[in-house]
Amino acid sequence: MPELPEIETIRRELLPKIIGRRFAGVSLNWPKAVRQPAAEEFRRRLVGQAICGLERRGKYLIFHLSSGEALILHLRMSGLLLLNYPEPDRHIRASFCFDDGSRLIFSDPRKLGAMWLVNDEDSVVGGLGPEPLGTSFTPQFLGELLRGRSAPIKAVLLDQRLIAGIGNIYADEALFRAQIHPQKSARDLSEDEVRRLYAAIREVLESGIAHKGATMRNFRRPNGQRGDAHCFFKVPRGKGRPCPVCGTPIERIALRGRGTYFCPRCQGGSLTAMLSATPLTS
DNA sequence: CCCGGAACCTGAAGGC
DNA sequence: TGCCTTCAGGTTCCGG
Repeated sequence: MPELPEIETIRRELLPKIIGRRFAGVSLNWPKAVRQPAAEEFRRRLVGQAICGLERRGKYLIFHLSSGEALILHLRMSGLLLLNYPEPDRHIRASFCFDDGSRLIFSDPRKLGAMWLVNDEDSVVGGLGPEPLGTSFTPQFLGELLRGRSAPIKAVLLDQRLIAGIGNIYADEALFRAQIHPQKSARDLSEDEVRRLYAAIREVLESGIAHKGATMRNFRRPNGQRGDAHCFFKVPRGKGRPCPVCGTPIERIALRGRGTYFCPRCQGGSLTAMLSATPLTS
């Protein structure tokens, strides 16, 4: 479930509580979540290490450890990190106890989340594109990225090798605000559309972080509280629900296998809209 | 290279 | 109530 704003929220709220703490115990209830090294070695090498930093890269969380190694987590669709959360949870896949008695839980109903313990973090996150809230992500960069790409603009936004951290919800939200059809070929965006999309991407991600992430489904902050970012979303995620701007029923399509919601009127460019806008006779 | 589809997993929600 | 289908905020692999 979590995208960049949700992961960043977790990072910000977790960092002050765990910085300097030392792993006292690690239990793995779903060893398949450990991608590298083997689960038992992962556990052994983690215990005793102190946390000296917590960083986010795209949708990955990177715990910098005293040995110089890095513990990397990806929550995928349903993962949660909960700190000292008292309620029972039948989806706990890993549990990290610290030297001060606090406990970090990795809960993940769908078992899709992944963990790595590596010396070289680039072996996991090295292939990611730039941070969309970083200084290297400029309107010019976005324009260059889209130039010559025939893929639908939404597919480009979701490609983590091109830009890191945008997921299905924030992609739909950015395209709605920029009034661009999700299936429009990236190379066909006008200069003005690129500028609007750039502004919309930063706006939705910054808003998401400011409101502590979106709890559409099961997202929780490390203290168990929900985020509020979804209250500020504009595209309804329901086919046929009215567009908040023009009242037209929202459409749903599958794009690269992902549920995609958009307003056929505000975001134009649908086949019917293009046909009806094209003079059929001369 | 591009794309669609399936796989990895479970649970919630909707239709009947 | 219960059964069945569809969908879910991600990533990766495989075949055409």
